Amino acid sequence: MVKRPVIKDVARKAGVSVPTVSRVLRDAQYVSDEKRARVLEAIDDLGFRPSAAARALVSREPKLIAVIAGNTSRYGYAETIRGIEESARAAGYIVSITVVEASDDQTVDRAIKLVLDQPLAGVIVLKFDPPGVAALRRLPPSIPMVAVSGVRENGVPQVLMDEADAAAEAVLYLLGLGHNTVHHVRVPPSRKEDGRTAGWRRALRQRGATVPSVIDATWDPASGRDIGHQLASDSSVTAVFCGNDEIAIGVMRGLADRGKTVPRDISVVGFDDHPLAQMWIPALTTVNQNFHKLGEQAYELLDAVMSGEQVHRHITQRPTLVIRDSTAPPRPGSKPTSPKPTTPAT
Amino acid sequence: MVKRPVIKDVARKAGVSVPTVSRVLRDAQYVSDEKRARVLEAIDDLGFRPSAAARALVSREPKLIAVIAGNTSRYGYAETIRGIEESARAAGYIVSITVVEASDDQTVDRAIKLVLDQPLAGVIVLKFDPPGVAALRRLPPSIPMVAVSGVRENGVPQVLMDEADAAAEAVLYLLGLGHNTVHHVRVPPSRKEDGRTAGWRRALRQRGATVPSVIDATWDPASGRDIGHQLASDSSVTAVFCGNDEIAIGVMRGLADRGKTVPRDISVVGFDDHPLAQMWIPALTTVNQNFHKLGEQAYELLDAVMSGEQVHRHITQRPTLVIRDSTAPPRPGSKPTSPKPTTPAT
DNA sequence: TTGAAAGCGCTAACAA
DNA sequence: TTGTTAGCGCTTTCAA
Repeated sequence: MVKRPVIKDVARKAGVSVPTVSRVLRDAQYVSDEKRARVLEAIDDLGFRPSAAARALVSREPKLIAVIAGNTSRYGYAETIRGIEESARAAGYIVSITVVEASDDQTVDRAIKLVLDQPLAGVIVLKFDPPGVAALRRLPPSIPMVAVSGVRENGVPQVLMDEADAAAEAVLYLLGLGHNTVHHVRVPPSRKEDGRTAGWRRALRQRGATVPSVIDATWDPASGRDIGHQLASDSSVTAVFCGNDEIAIGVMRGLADRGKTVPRDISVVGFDDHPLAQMWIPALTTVNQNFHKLGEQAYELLDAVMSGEQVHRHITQRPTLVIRDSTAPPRPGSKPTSPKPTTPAT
Repeated sequence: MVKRPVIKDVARKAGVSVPTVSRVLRDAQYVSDEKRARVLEAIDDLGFRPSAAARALVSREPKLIAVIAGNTSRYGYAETIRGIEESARAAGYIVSITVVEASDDQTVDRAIKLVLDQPLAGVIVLKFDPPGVAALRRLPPSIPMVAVSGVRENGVPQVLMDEADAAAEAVLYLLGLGHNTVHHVRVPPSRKEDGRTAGWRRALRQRGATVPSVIDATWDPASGRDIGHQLASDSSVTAVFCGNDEIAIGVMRGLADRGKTVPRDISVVGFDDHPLAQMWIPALTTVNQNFHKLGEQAYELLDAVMSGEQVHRHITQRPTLVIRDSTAPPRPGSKPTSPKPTTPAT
């Protein structure tokens, strides 16, 4: 490996002093055209690129924003990250992504150490899940930081998606259609109870409806399908509220596998408004969340924190219910709900 | 803003020299337990964190890998990035993501400048689209770099998904089912002709089938739906090969809107094997691409380049056709397309 | 308009 | 085991 040229090499080759090269680099004034030309030529010949590390050291602000998340490729995460990256790039920052795969101390600390070893301007933690929550706990408070989340929490400045309210709205809508209760399939929650589940429960209680036990799915749509299979054989199920659209689609598929028709036999509601939700047949009723905007807001908040403002602000976004074709009143013939008189179907 | 503490402050507070603090920081040997304890305490009191910039400068080993891409949140991109991040993190690197939104010089250069201003260990360019291709062109050759792509190209070490072959296989499969020709809806191509389109064309020619004109979609599934509407009214269409699964799903939806049944009336094939492809009704026949592995391989290749090996290697991955329920022989009643008076199979 | 000199915050080499 | 002395590659005074 050839040693890469440094500013001194350029200076020597161009026959000028090091500061002069530096001036050309930052296209400052006060350099004669002739010297500038010589320097530029030398830079070109040598293929010189200034050392970012040295520049960062010399009192220039770091231009790196780190995003820490439990996941990067699922719809909501990916879109939030896109929003962050877009805003950050416009402001001259680049963004790094670090995944925290689990919430045990070792995994979390290892990931965090990696991040902190970089020259950081700030950190955005996506705490939609347990690893995110754990990461937030272990980050040193000295560094500018904001959280993005579905549940309000004190401590850090935060951009909040008010999932609970929106979930409650969706459930109330279903109840209003005439369903006696609404079953709930949740995705891995950020803590004991996340916003979607909390909103679901609240709405049910508020109306005095039975609260069926929660059914757990993974992030994989296929797990929704399996759950759909089970639900199809439980005659007390007339409406299902799912933790996200991908799971909802899996559930609909599972229901169809067992001969159930959505929404005639069973209504299904998702969460997120995934781009494919409206392509599905029937188009999925869901809760639209503007993740992209969430990301933009997270950047804005971080920007405020980085400028040294004492921000205790919480930006809250309210997702909106989008009614499409996967929901309808229960079938006249369908059984009223009593806790569990399950007649095995088929 | 309070000045953040530096190593000198810690040394003073602990009553030791600067290098001793440095030793504790890098948990080296040769520090007495007593001094170590004092240093640790001072670090804690002051909330000291070593400057990553200074470390990078002196130890000369940047730990940042930059990914440059035209997009981050679409399925293939997001999964590839996930693969890269996972491998990189395991090796102690963190990865940054920079989106190049368009392929004009100004946009590309602005994004690239941002990236190069960081202390970089290497760069991975996702050149699935024109911005990616443009970015690759404008990156200085001095920096360790690999490309990830769907079309072979010389110059940079590259991880290749052999899309053309796989696309041809899918089209030949459709032809073998008895379709006279296969229409093609493509996603924004990486260049004049990308691998999927090239493979489609090749297969059609190889069998002497008519080559219909290409239909262009955007990345948005809704554009597929619009196209589905058009296709439904063209009686020569019996099979459609789509540039990706999201578009294929949109197309199926559009077809259904117009009363067409898949696969009875029209067969549809996608590309990627998106997690939702198999949830669809009918489950989508598609081409499985292991994007996550692609990302892992990209990191491995970059690692080799960073170690100074003169790599000219191209890693090639062959996607595989996954036959599901969205494809079938053409309907007996469907019109034959001129050049080939084929006997419709049943 | 230019160059000499002085660091940025840290690690590495060397003595003690 | 510890401290002193030199830088890393660049930008920033400050004089000339």
